[in-house]
Amino acid sequence: MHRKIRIVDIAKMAGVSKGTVDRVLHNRGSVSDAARIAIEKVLEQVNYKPNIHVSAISLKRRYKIIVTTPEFSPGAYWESIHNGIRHALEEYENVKVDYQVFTYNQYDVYSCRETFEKIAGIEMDALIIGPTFNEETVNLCKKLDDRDIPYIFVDSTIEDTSPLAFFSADHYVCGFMIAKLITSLIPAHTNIAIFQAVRTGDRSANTTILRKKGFTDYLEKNRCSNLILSIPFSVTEPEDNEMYLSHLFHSQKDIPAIVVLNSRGNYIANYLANNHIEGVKMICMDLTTANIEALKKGQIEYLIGQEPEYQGFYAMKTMLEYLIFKKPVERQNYVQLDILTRENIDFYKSFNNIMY
Amino acid sequence: MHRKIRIVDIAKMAGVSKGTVDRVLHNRGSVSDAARIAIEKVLEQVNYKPNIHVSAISLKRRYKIIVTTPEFSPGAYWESIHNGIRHALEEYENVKVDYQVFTYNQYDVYSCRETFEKIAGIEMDALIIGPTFNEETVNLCKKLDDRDIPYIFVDSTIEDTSPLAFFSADHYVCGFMIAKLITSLIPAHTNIAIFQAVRTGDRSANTTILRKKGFTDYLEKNRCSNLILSIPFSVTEPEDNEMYLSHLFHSQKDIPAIVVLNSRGNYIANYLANNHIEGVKMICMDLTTANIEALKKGQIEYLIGQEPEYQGFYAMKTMLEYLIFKKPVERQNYVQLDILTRENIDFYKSFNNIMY
DNA sequence: CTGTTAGCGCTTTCAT
DNA sequence: ATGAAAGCGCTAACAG
Repeated sequence: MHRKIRIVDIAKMAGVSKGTVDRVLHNRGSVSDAARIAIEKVLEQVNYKPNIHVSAISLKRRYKIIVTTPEFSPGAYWESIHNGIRHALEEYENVKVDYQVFTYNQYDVYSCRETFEKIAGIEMDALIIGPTFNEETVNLCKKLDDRDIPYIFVDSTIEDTSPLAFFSADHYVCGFMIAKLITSLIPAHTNIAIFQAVRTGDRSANTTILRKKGFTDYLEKNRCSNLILSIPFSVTEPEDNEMYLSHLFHSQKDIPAIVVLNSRGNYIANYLANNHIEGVKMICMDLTTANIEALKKGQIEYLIGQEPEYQGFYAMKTMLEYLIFKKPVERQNYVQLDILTRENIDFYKSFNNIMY
Repeated sequence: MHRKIRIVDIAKMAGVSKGTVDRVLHNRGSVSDAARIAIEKVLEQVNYKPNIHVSAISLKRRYKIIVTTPEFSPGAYWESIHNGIRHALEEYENVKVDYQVFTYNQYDVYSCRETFEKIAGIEMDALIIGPTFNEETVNLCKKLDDRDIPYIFVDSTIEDTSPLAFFSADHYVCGFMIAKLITSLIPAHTNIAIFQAVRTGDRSANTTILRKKGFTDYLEKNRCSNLILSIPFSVTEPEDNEMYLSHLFHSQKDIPAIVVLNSRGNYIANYLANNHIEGVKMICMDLTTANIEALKKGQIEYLIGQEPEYQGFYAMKTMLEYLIFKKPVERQNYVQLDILTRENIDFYKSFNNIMY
């Protein structure tokens, strides 16, 4: 193994100056065909890897990157994704990027439509999308494709689009695993109540649909005889929930186990606590501050984490490295499904807690 | 927030040249008290953070770092730790470090003693230690302390030493959690067999002792009535194990659940498979290749992971950043306890599988 | 003990 | 279209 190859080395081999090599490497034009071909030939032979440290300090260009996700409040799932994104920008503090965040109401398709239309008109180098509505996302992506603007999905991916990459859990497997966990905790014939968020003007979120499919498939495959009670759950009109919940617990002789397929498990946990309903086994999604609290109190048995900080971090990092170094990108990126209990939750690393 | 502060800025403020500031920052001596004090005063006021990219490309010094751990074979626990270490070195490819690995037999105290004595005589800048024997490690560390050589522990930490840092799971909590998981899988009065490795010339490994304590404490606290069968397990003399195992399964009416507190769970799983013993619930430690295989086959119910790549990676990274940038170090670093099932194992990220 | 300076490899600007 | 050269901030060698 000899010394690392540099731009000057390539320049010498191709009989040009390093300026020209740089222009070819970055597709910056103003290069004669002869020179370009000579350089490309050399590049095929040598395995040139730019020194990213040097690149980092010499970069002068600014990049404009837009991020769009559902709205979020402190401690919520989507906030973690944004934390991850910010940490990636901190790691590349030397790179000048203007980034702008557009959020929409994930329970209201009209809000999403409006936001995405605004975004479509903006000048930008790249986009990171947290999608929840299928059709709206497909429309946006079509426009981006036309303009050759690269985009990366976080949280989930959408069919009929061509993202540079996506960072997401496998939601089907997630539901499958939840089914296994909950059935291991309860007697064979216990009913299981599943909570799903309802939304304005659209079906359930794509993630929830996939999780539910995985869940029911597990039960079917394993010939589980548990009765499934599907309970709607309104984030926008919380007063409706009281009704559903009270109906649920009064119509049933035996207390059912509970699975919450979105990150609002703590709502249900609180209802149970306030109404002194005990002995319910709960499994919920996502390590929101409120869910973690409920887990520690023993109200929730298992929380399933899907590495939101990691998703955000790598979405932004991947995008930057693609823009700056044209680094090749892995398209499919499935994140871990972490199983958290009150025992191991304290060691779980979010970015708050030192990282990467 | 103004422009980032550089060495020249500090030099100007302190009324000296940047060479002198650099000498202070790196403790390289040849600085008058007056200059040093002036610079230190400025450093207190401004929050100087060196540009690591620039540092990385200008570094010329070589570092000699020694790593000592138990021996390991492909796919084993300790190999993952070494993988993490190597990845840290790759991240800092520009830094010239000579690193040398010394392994010892973790089941033989004499081997450890010999290795550590050899290491103690070597010239080096820093040491990373995977300890398993208490007394021997304490002895080694005393000598290192005398010579002002910094050391970091991985896998576990040892009392009465003063490491720069350690990266380890909380083994007590680990045992506690395993107890919770296994009892959730089995009827209330099922016996539980616990396997521990036996060693030559010493008690059990410190990690195993802690895990077992956590395990029994959980059962006690929760008034579990399961009978615990402690089974010795020999790595050096595998033929003994057959005997223990056959005795175990013939002396018991009901098939016990099984917990393996070291990373050799797959041995037991294979014994069960070979002898057509079915329906045993097993929980084992560590994501070795062999254990993962057994998990996927359904022979093992849960595997507990303790992020060995992460431990190795951060041990080396922390050491390098301490040596090069005098970056302040967090001493206690507890890693995650990951719960893996055959459902989520495929998404588990080791370094093989893209990382950091 | 201290200031000055070459050099790291890449990006970008400026003549030509 | 192309080469030359400045500049990024830090490290380490060197001269004084």
